[in-house]
Amino acid sequence: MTASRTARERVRAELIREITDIARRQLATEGAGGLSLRAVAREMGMVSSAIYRYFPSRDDLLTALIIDGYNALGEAVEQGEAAVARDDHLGRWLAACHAVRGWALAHPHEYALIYGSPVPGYQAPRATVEARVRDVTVLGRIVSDAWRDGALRPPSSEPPPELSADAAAVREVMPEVPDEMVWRSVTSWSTLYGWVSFEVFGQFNNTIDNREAAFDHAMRLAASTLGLAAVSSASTA
Amino acid sequence: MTASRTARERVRAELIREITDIARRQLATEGAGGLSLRAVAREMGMVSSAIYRYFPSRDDLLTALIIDGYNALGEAVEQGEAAVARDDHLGRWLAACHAVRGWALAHPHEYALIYGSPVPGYQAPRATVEARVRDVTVLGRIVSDAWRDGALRPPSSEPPPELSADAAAVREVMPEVPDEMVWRSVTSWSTLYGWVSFEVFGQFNNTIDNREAAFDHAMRLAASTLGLAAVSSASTA
DNA sequence: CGTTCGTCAAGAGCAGTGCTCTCGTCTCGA
DNA sequence: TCGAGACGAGAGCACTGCTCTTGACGAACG
Repeated sequence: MTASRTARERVRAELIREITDIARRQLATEGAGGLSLRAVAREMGMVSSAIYRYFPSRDDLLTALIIDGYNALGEAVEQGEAAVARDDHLGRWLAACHAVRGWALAHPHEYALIYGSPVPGYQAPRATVEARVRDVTVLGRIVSDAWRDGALRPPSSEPPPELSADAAAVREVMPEVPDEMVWRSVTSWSTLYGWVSFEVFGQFNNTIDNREAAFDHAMRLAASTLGLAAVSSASTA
Repeated sequence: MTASRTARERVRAELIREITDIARRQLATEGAGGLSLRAVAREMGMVSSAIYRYFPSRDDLLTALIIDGYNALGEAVEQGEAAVARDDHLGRWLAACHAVRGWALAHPHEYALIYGSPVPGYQAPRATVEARVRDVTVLGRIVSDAWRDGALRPPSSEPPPELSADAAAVREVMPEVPDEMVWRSVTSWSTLYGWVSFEVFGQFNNTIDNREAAFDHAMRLAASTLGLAAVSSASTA
């Protein structure tokens, strides 16, 4: 009952929720540029200025949606990856990849918000940092686990030594992994998000039709960059 | 002679040029969302409605800028790649990658326009198709040449057979190359543009500092996915 | 030479936007 | 109970893309 502080605060939380819900629906249909405070207010039967009692500016509303987006994507990846046996590292990688793609295709505008071009004058506030790494945290743990289990056999290669400081920073999401595996991971993640962005942003239109199969094959190639097991798509469905 | 048809047409072409120049400058500072016809008109000392004599809508002006962007990026990649000996396939690949990255970092808003999230209601007209493939045409030719010269030795792998039709479509920019190399190429391009997008859109902020070296190493890893020579960054500068 | 017709800049105006300020009203807590 | 704060409504400012009309200029044609 500490939750039901006052009736005021409850209705306030309820209204904030309703505003973000309507805004998210508007975002899904119109895109980030079409998000209009006045339209949200209109749909709620309020006057536009009343919205400012809850969100001091349009950017603050956008920030709330971005954080929600990070969490939704992160949760989708967490759930997709959790459904695979812990020792099936390739399976976990592929599940995570398909989870990213699936969520992005289902919520293209929200994906654009968090992995596309940043909105003009908008600067992501510090509040977003914890939510924004949920997806990559999952990806990092896969690599970390696979390395611990000795499941990674990448072709030997050496990153330039001047990158060791940067590698240490990235290693935060994948402990105990050597520098070379850090860079192979970042490179694979670029492949993943690069492909998904291509697909969501329409770069594959009129070119690639069987996109799920092509994506699956590409992520198997990325897995081999990670040194993660066989690449032949024929082996597994 | 035939170019200087009438004085009217010459001043018209001149004005169109001036409008796109100012618009491009505005785009560079404000981003796509901040491009304002009225601001362009103001800077030209015209009234806003006069702009509509030359561009029927804001989207048409944007289209002109997008086509210019495609051509600028394509030209940058063409020039960067042309500076390397024809039989140095790895060098050509790396030069093309660095050209993409360099242009993108120098023109982040224009890069966002062509490889970032598509602008809300905007649909790319057919007129853009020829310009938009200039960069990937260069990348395709590198793979095509390397394959012809027997310089590609990728690990054997087999793409699922249902992708053969799609592979044929992509092969248009890289003739004579087998299906598996087509998919390895598309995957490598995803790595390239995924990384560049990460960097331009700020995903590497507060994480990776020595970005040029990291990028170079990642593109060498991508080259090894292509089956293109050695990966060790220490071997070459 | 004079007229006609197309091109052009200018201005007013419409509908929409984010955002601010003020003004009554209502509610919660001391 | 009463005062402080939260709240919704409304007017208003500056801005946007876009349309329509008006009047001036210039080139081509009779």
